[in-house]
Amino acid sequence: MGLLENLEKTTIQIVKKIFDVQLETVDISLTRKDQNGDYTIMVFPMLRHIKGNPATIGHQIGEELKKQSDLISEIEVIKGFLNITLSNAAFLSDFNTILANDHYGKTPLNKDLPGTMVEFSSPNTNKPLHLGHIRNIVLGYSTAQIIEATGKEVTKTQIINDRGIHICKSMLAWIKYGNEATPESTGLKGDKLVGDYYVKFDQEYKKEIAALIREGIPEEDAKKKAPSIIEAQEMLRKWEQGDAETVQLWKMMNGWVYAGFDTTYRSLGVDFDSLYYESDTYLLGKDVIAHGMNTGVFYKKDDGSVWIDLTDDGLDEKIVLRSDGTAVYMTQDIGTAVQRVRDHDIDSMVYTVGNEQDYHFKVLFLILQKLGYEWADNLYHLSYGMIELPSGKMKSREGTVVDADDMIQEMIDTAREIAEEQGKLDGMSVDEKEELYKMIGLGALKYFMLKIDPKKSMVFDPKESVDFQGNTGPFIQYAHARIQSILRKADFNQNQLNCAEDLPLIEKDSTVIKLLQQYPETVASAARNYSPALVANYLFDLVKEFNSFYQNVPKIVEEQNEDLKHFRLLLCYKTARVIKSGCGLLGIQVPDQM
RNA sequence: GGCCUCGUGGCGCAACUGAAUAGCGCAUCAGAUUUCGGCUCUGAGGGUUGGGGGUUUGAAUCCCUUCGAGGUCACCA
Repeated sequence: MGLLENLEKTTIQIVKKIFDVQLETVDISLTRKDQNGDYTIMVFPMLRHIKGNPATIGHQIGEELKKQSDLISEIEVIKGFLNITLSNAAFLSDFNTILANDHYGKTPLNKDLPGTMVEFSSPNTNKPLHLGHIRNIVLGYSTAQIIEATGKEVTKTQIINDRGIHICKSMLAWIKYGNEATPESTGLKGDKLVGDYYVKFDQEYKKEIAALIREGIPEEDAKKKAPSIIEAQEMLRKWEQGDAETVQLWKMMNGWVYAGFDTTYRSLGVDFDSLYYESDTYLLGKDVIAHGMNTGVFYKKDDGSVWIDLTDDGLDEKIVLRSDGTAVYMTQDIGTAVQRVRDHDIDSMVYTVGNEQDYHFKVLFLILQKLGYEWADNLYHLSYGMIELPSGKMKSREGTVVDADDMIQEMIDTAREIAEEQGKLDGMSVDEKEELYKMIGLGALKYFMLKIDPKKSMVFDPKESVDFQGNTGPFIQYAHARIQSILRKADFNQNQLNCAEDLPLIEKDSTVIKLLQQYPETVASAARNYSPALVANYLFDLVKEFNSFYQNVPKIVEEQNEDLKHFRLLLCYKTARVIKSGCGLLGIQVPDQM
């Protein structure tokens, strides 16, 4: 049992004894730095159950705590804050418990718990991934890792939007202007190649519209009558009828795109456990709608379209089936959700999708609840804001969209530039260096995106993100590398995982231990709140505290007191382990040397 | 117009369920160290948490109102 649990339990017992009141929980937090003490027990919340003066109550509890437990060396009560100072023995004993846990902060996979599914990325197959996808992917992947660390089995998935008019546009342009171009023949990444034809289509389409407008046709009509768009629609019809030639071309081009996406995913270091293709799911959901009609959740209008009335919930009416009986986006998402629960042993789902779809998911979740699925209460829309560069907004119309691969490459290049300027890696081989630049560049990118609350729109500044100072990925990676170097220098033997319990601690020692104690709770909290930012900011605090510790105890390696030296090395060791583990949850690699 | 989200020192961000004097990083300034204005450390300045009201022993956090930014209101996905 950890120190904090112990403290909470004891406090509850004491309150029961003195006041005959059964508390559910006790609010314990770190004591402010400018106050005496390590932990603070909040008395204010107890006032709801216990009548009296908060200071007096605090004193009564504090004195009794001190009497009962030899872990507490001092207490001090200020207003409703009971500050307690722990003894060195308490810290050291707890630190030993932390050390003994090899997978500290991670709950082993519990197969008895129902799993959860996290969806992210979910691209269209007509253009390459861009900067916005990176935020999506990094967020979704990290959230999946964090949930997994709490013992739940997580299935990472994406729904690939592989059908529709946009795909036909690329296909059509390829036929017309492609000259049999393939990724092999052009040397282009598959998704780029297909994306280029999508752009090409759009250019030609615009020319046609312009020509029609010159002939005096109104713009609205011109958009519908341009030969290109009519051809594209015709192609979509053929595809839906299963025309062999069209389907074959569609498969080939999508294959190129998938290969291209895989390359991007690999360089981001992410993977998926399951894939859903819209071409398989776009007809799903109609049976669910039919069932919902019977139970009165949906109703049919005169023209045959099916709707749900959500005005009682403060929303609008929403269509769920077209008048011709075909599925809309919502139908499909309903069907896919049901399908996923059938396919996997899960009781909850997380959708990583941009905040422009907030309304859609609100409606989707509400519909699923009304349909009576018990898992519908456990759905979460991990919504995130726009991302832009210091140079301004990304607009696909103006061609200012930042390509994901280009961005990744730029990060690696910047990392290389900075590292070479500092010239700290001179002993390494070329391959080792390249590996390191990749780690740093990607670490910078991911950390910068994850440390910020997803809801907020953000400006991504590549230069600021690779700074080795401040709240950045490289700063944290660097701390890890430095600790490894200390351990190497000291010839630290990690098999001796135990420290004596009667050492003289300085304040910095116990501060680091306190932060280490908080790690599991931070992970749990991050999972509850779907918030990688909590983990990121925790790591930054830990590293800052560690640095300060390291400055104040500069010569660990030369320490004469063998026990103390061993203890401080253990502190370094465990801190490094926690950094590595936390970075793992963020999908960030940490180097042993840099 | 309706609904949703956001608004915190010059800039970028924290504060999980309301709690002590609202934290941190950049940047700025001053010292220390360094044969480097560049690396590191210590410290300082900088805020009525957009404005106004309310609930509470206690509000950045909850409620109302107002201003500002963004998003969204398709038989598109």
